[in-house]
Amino acid sequence: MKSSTIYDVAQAAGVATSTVSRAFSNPDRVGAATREHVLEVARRLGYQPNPLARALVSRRTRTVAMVVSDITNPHFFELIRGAEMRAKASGYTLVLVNAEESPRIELEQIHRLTRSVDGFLLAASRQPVEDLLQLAAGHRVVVINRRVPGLASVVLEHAEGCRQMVGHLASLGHTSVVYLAGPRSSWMAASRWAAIRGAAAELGLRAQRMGPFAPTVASGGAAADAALTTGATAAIAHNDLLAIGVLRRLADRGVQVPSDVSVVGFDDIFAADLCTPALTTLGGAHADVGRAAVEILLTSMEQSRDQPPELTVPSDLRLRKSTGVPGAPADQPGS
Amino acid sequence: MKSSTIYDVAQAAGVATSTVSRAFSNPDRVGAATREHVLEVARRLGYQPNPLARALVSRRTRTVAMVVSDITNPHFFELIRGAEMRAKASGYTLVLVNAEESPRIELEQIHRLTRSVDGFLLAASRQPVEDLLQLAAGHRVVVINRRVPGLASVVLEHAEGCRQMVGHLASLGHTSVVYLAGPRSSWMAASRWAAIRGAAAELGLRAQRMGPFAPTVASGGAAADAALTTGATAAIAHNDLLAIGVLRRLADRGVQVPSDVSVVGFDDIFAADLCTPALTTLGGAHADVGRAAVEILLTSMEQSRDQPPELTVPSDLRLRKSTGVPGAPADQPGS
DNA sequence: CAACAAATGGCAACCGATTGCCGTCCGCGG
DNA sequence: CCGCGGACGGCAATCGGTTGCCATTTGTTG
Repeated sequence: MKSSTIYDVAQAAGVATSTVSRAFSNPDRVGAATREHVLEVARRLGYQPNPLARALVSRRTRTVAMVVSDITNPHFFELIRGAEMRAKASGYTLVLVNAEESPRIELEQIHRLTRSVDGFLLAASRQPVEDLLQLAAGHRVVVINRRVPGLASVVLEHAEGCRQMVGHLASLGHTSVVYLAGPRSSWMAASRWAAIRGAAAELGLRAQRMGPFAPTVASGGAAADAALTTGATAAIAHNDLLAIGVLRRLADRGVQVPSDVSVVGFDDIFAADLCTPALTTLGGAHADVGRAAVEILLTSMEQSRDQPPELTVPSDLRLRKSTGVPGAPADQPGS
Repeated sequence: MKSSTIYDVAQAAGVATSTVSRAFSNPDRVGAATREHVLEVARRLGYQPNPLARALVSRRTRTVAMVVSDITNPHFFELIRGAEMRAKASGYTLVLVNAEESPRIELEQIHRLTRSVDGFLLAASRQPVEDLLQLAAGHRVVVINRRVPGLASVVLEHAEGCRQMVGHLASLGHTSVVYLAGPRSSWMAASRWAAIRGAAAELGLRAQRMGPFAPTVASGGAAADAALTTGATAAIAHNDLLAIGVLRRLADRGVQVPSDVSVVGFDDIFAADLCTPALTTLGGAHADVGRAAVEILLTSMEQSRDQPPELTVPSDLRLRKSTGVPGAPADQPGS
């Protein structure tokens, strides 16, 4: 059952290997009759071109790598899903790499894969800017949910989203909000905090930042406690996982959400709509982000642009039950 | 910045390429002094072996493909995560393929990847047995959450789990259960129904099956309605997504869970603990399943066993709020 | 000290494609 | 009838390694 090669086909068809090769990858270069014949023989032999051999000389592997900072976070699934679909649609293969929140692992893996993929999707990269730039000098790179001057990137809109979020809280009567920050090396965390602080200043709210916290449910306990010490009536968690952890801790401590404290998150992960109370959060088409990132990578292989594209995918604030008027009486279930 | 090859190293070190090659892949074959020298030169030149070239001749790509029937299902995330970690630990790369619930796509993709990966992990494959066997004749394959005679497999224990589940319901006083089945081509669906029916018979319960339903939240509505028509007081959904959909629909229809109807699911996805009421479900270490599958694949490359291993990862029933005594007064929140 | 084996390094074929360049054959215009 | 250019097919080098086999050196043994 050894699979057949271009040589087998060439021999069986009575032509040279170059002709077989061209019949597949450069059809106009061979006569119509010959091409038909070769293709027919190839089909009969069940010939399947070997991607490795092809890649070795053509330097195109038709593979892209997606590096995520933490595969545990359900939010990335959407990203991955979108990327996988777009890649598959163009006959590309997606390899998945989990950086486990470690810049070192991230770098190591990228290094390891350079020769075997055509480009990298770096989702929520924890890499310092200079390292990213250096990386991009040697490889095709699209960063996701991070903006780096000079690099192609796709981010889910969040500046305007943060503004809306703070506006929403202000309109409910909150006067003091706390941002429960994500990891120190997270560009998103910095960017969100800037937007929140800006919006708060505009609207005359007090804004504080606590943290950093790991963007996990487990960290939510500490984050909730920190939030309470600030006296703020609204907590903006770095992401939904953290927010859900916060909700849990608040429930344990007997703090009512949203009457005592409002809580909002980011990402609108599947569970955000299911937890109690349902989480107000900034959602968006994450799959589109992944899709767009692959798209950019693929087109950048055809023609290299002068200006690397910076895409923004729209987001929207999804109001649910975890935000409300501060001090308002708790919902009576059934009322 | 063209990366250096084995030739560059050989020249710089004043040895033959074969020596360089062996210094890396067969260290005992060269003298210690030479090896050190070559390695030193290689390091200085930043030499990195080209995996493609290596794979072309060695026929080992150090890559495994994971094919999932539906990447949308969060349950697979854990599987993927475990697989990725185990693969990375051995210096292997994980490529991810979404079969989109289509056996055709599944087959197509496997075909496409045969030459570029060392083996396949088939998670919840929808492939007919004969196709799987044929596939396994040509490739290294481990099936996940499916048992196929003659194939290596890893499944999360569920027969005993179903028994416990039915036992749990029986002990609460239920006398009639309905299984809301998964896709027709799902081995799991068939296997679970068999276990449920068996356990029900043993315990003197009435068991019915409805469906098949797509294992998604969206299908939960239809599933819930179907369940209600049976008059059963307990519904066992094919997975948590379906169960969550069922809970939603029941809430919409004003049916109390668990007092009117108990609901249980499978997988214990993250959201299962967050929905209202929290879902009783059969959970387990899904990441271990993925890990084990890769493990089996990798060891099967070293020595091919006579008997393909069939692993079972333990599961456990996680009791939460969606199951209870039928007809018992609803929980008064706050009481 | 001769003879022989083990250790070590090099030569060159090979994995399975792609591709630049050349030769042949054909049709066509002059 | 000769010459020219385009279409088509083949030769062989190349991508970057691996590996079987041979040659040389070195150490060992009788």
